[in-house]
Amino acid sequence: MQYEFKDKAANAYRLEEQVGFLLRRASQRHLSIFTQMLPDLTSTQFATLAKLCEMGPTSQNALGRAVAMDAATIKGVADRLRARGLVMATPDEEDRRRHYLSATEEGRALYERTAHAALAITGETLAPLDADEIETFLTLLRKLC
Amino acid sequence: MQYEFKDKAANAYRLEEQVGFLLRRASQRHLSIFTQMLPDLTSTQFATLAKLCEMGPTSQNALGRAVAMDAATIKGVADRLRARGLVMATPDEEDRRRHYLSATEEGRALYERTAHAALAITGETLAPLDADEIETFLTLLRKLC
DNA sequence: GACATTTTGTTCGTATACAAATGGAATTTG
DNA sequence: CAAATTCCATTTGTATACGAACAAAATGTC
Repeated sequence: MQYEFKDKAANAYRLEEQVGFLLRRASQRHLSIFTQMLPDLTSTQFATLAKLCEMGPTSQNALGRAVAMDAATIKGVADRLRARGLVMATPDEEDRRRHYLSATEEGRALYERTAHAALAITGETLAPLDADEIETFLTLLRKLC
Repeated sequence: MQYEFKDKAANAYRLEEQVGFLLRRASQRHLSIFTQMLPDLTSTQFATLAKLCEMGPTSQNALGRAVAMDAATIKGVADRLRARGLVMATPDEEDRRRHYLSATEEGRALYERTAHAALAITGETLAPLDADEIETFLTLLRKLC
């Protein structure tokens, strides 16, 4: 050991053993797989488009809550999807603050065309685990959200 | 179901069941805990400072590899740590491309002062799991990196 | 009906994250 | 030794991510 630590904590701390570090690395690997297998959209863009196709017309903030993005983040994602013509906005007659987001024909078509790739990405990400391990892992991971 | 999908994949796709989505949400919760319990440094800044204290003087890219950040990312992190006086750079005499990064006295002191909080953050993140589940989860998570 | 609160969407600032390109330096190899 | 390759650090551009502050609109309460 190159240095002496007065406090035990600094000695006991190993970055490689911390959940946060492992979560970050697992996410990195997943996102790398995603980019390779589905270069058309980013992971967050696909998630947003998928949820929008599932939910139908939704306000921007509500959509953000559904995909776990705050208002500032979902705005950027929605803007980029709109710029690509995959999503469109229509004003809400009843609430003048709100505009509904919905998938365009092109957006829906892209989603239907790429959904199988998204499922394959999940499979590839979990490939190092066997079926039992996958179920165990997802159960535990769900508890940490 | 509001829409008909020609392709089965779009029907089978559920965002909430995908590893990527769960990893993102677990990371969000972890980072939220981190910010609350250790507001002095970001998660990545702490990881970098910790690794630097552990390794001693290290080139910027080598440090980046140790904490799983690419060259562009580690540069920003290192710059911000240097701007705060927690890390300093000294040129390498042998290799004129390289400059060694090392923790300053202040950086090391901050690390030693906060290492226990970092361990507590890991504990809090894993709090929804019991001891056996933690071991299982970390074992499986490690396989996905 | 008046006022406080909440909700919606936006903007700003800061901090990761990574692809791609660059230039300079060191190393490998033929 | 010269050429090809690799390595180091930097820069640019794009895309999350979130805190904080804001105005306009809707809702709740008294």
